[in-house]
Amino acid sequence: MQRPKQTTIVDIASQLGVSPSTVSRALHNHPSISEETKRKVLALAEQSSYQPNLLALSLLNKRTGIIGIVVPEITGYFFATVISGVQDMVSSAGYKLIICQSNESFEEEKKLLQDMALLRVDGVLISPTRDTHTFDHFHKLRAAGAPLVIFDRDCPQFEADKVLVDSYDGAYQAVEYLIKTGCKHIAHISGPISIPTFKQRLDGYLNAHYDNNIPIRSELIVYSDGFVSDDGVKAITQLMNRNDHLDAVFAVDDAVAIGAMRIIRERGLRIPEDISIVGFDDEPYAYFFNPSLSSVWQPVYELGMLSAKILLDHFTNRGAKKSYRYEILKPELVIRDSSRQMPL
Amino acid sequence: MQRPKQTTIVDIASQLGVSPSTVSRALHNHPSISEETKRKVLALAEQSSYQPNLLALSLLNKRTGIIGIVVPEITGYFFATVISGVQDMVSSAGYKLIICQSNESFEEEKKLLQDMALLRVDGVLISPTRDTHTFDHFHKLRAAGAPLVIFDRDCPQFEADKVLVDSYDGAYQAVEYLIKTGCKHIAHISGPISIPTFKQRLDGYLNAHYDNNIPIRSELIVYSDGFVSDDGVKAITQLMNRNDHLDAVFAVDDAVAIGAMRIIRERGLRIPEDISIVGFDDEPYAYFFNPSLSSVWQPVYELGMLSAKILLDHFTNRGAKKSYRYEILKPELVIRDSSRQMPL
DNA sequence: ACCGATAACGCAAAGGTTTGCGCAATTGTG
DNA sequence: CACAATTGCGCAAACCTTTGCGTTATCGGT
Repeated sequence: MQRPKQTTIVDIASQLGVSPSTVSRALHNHPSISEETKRKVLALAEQSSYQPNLLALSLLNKRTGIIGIVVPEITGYFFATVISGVQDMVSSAGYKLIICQSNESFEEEKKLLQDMALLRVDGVLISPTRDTHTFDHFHKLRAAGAPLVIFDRDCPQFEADKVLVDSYDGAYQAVEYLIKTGCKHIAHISGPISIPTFKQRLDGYLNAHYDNNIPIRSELIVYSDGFVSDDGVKAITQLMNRNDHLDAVFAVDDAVAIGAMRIIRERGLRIPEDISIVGFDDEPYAYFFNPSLSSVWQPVYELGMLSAKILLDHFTNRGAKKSYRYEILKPELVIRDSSRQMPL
Repeated sequence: MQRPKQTTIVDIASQLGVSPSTVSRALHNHPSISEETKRKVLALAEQSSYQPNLLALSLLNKRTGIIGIVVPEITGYFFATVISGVQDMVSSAGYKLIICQSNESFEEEKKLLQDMALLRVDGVLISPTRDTHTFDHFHKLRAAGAPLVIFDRDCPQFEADKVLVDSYDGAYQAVEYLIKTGCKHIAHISGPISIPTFKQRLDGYLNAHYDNNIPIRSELIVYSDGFVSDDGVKAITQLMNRNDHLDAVFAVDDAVAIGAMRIIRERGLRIPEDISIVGFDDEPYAYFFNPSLSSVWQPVYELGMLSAKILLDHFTNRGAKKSYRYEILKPELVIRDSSRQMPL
C-alpha cells in the first residue's frame, strides 16, 4: 500500500552519526563542512541513491518549478506545435510543464485552473475555450500568486499578458490576394465566431472586400459550428446547393479547406480554374495536397516560445511591475496551386 | 519576490482560537467536532477562500495524484490522440497528467524520468525513444515506487505492462491486399527500424511476400531515417531514379505516403492505375486526399485509455501481484482510392 | 598559559496537513 | 451526590528539507 521508503537526508545523517543539516550542507558543498565529512556524506548518498524530495522543497520555497498550460485541444497541429515551443523554452529554464486540455469546455477549464492553483504551479499559459466569457477563475489564479499569459485566443475583457497572431491581417492578405487574382465571388467558411481568432478572420475577409470595392454577399458566408474537415464538407455542400455562383473559398483553417476541396472535386469543378481555395494554418500536409493548398502560415512554434518567455520573465523580474505585454505575431500568406496565380 | 500568502489551516485556527487539528477535522466533518465549531470553521474557510495545500498533503501521504506520460513527440496525430485518451481516463479517476516529450533523445528521456521520480509522480506511461536500449532509468523509477506502463513501442528486453498495436498484422494486411489486387513489385518505405513498431511493419511486409510466394527484391526496400513527408519524398525519388519497375508502395506511415504520392504524381504516373499506395495511421486527412489515401487504422484513443487504465489498476490493486499485462490491439486496413480495388 | 578567532557542526523553526492519543468538561446513570 | 461515559478539542509527531543562529573545539598568537 505504502510506497517504498526513499532514503532521506536524515537517514544518511543518522547512519553517519551527524545531523541532517550537516548532510544538507555537505550535499550542497557549503564551505563550512570538512572535506572528510563531505566525502563520507557524498559516498553514502550515492550508494543509497539519495534523491532530494521535491515536495518538501516546494513546500519550503513556495515554488514548485512547474508551469501549466491549458489548451482547448491537444490533437491538431496548431496547439501541439505551440506546446512544443513552450516545452522547449520552459525546460531550458529548468521548469517542468504540465499540459491539460479543456476540450472547449468552460467547466473543464475552471476545474483545471483550480487544480493548478492547488498544485501551486508557478504560472500558467492559457488559450481559453470558446465559452470563456467570465474570468473569475483567472482572477483566482492570480490571487494565488500565479502569473497568467494568454495566447492565441484573445479575451478583450480581461487584462493580462497576451501573445496573439494577427489573424485579421492573415485573412486580409489571403482575401486580397484572391481578389487581385480575379475572383469576384469569394465564399468564406467561418468557424464559431465566439472564438476571437475566427472572428478576426471573418473581419479580415470583410474588410478586404470593402477596401477593394467588392460588394459583400452575405449568402457567401457560412458560419460553421466547428472547424474540422467535416464542417468544411457541410459548409461547402450548403453553399453549392444554393446554386450561387462562387469562384473562390477562403476557409477558416486548412482542415475545413480540405473538406471543401474534396466536395468541389466530387462535383466536377476544377481547382483553381473554377474555384480558388485558401486555407489557414499551413499544416504540414498542405504542401502535399493535390493541388497543393494555399494557406496562411503562422509562426506557431515561436508563439509558444514567446509566450513561455514572457511567463518566465515574471519570475526573474518580480519587482518590475510593468504593464501587461501585448505581442502580435505576423502571419504570412503562402501561395500554392489551389489558388490562381497572379497575372503577370 | 515571495508569493502572496495563501490562507492556511493554522490561520483559520488562530483566528478562531482553536487548534489546527480542530480545523482540519471540521473541514472533513469528522464526527467529534461540534456543529457549532464546524459551522464557524466552514464559514471562515469559505470567506477567506481557503484551499488545502496539495504539496503538504503529498508530502504526508506519499502520493501526489499526478501521473506522467513521456512521448517521443507531441506534434502529430498519433501521440496527441493517445494523450487525449490517457487524459480522459486519468482525469476521470481524479488524477492529474503531466506530459513530456523526449524528442527521440535518450538523454532527454533519462532526464525526464529522473524529474518524474523527483516529483514523486504516482506512475508513468512511456513510449520510449528510438535509442532506448538500456533500462536503468526504468528500474530506478520502479525502485522509487512508481509503476510503469509502456505503450506503442515495445522494449522486448524489459519486462513491464505493455499496450501495443499489432503493427505486424496491420502491415501484413496491407501488403497482402496489394498482392491480391495484382501488384507484383511492391516497394516499402520503412522508418528507422530501431523503433520496434517500424521493424514490425517491415516484417509484416516481408512475411506477406513469403506467404504469397512473391519474391522479395531488397532493392525495393528503402530504410528512411525519419518518418515525415520529406522522408517519403527522398525515398520515393531514390526508388524511382533506380528505374526499377514498381507498381505499389507501402509506406511506413501516412506522412511518408503523401510525400511519396506527390513525387509520383509529379513524374506523371497515375495513382492507383500505375502505382498503388497504402499508408499507416489513418490520419484524419487521409480521407480527404486526392486520391484518398488507403491506410491502416489503429485504435489510438483506445490505446491511450487502456494504457492509462492499466496504470490506474496498480493503485487500486496494490496487493495483487499478478504478472505484467501484455495487450495487443488490432489495426484495420481501410481501403480507399490510392490503391487498386479488389477484382470481382 | 590564556584569549580570541575561526572552523565544523547541531538545534530548531518553518512550510501545511493529518491523526493517534490524551485531557478536560459535560452529561447521564446508579 | 459520586462515578462513569461521552463529547469536544488540543498536543505533538510525522512527512522532508533548508537555514539562521548558537555551540563546541581547535589552533594560533602573544
